[in-house]
Amino acid sequence: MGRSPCCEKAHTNKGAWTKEEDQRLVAYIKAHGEGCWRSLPKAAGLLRCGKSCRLRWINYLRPDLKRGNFTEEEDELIIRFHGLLGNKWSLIAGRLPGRTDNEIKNYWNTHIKRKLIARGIDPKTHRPLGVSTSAAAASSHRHDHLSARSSCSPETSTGACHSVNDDSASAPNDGGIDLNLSIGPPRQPPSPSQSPLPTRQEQAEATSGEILGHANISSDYT
DNA sequence: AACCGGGACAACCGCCAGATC
DNA sequence: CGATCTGGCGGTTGTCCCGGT
Repeated sequence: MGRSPCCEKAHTNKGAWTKEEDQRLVAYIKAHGEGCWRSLPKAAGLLRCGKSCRLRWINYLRPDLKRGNFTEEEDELIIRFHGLLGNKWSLIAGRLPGRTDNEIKNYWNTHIKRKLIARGIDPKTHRPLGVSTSAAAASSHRHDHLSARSSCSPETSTGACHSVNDDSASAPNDGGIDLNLSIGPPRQPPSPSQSPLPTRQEQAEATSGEILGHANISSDYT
């Protein structure tokens, strides 16, 4: 049976955030910093789940967010990183300053998928369409999210549907993706020096760093 | 002018892994 | 050392908006 819910849903708001809620959240974080998300809603006077507050802050209220349209350069970077990392949106976002994983994920599903298909590239495998399992990917619609889940079968339900190593090892990259990336080092997490042991994120970053290193990446992207 | 379908995006859900007790 | 808690991630859904008919 699982875990208890992260919050008491009966007493929390859901749906779109109001301006007042945004203001409360921003004011609280400005005053106290990002702390315990679980207790934050109560402390800030918000009838929201802590996870919801975190998401709202990370994706929309953080002051360093870029927002606005993606540039062509960002498009290409996302495509290349996706070819290397698979659906590791947080890792991809970590290399695009001012962009969030959610934003990139949405952008991928709505824009880039179709762009790749138009180019004749399978957005899932980054191979030319028609070479491998292109049929499912050919339909760039909401329902191919569902079919995409087939890469995450229950038998392999580790949550890591796209193992980074598997993804790179199975080399989706040779299907027309130029791997000569020009990027800089990944963004540092807010307080990296405080944890002596690598976090999951840091380990993943390191792994991706290896991959990117193998891909002959220069570091002139800032 | 009204209706419909698709696109775009914000937000939620469930799961996982690390941290803490 | 196991159980529980918490933060984070990726997938999915809900809803609004816009263009076409």
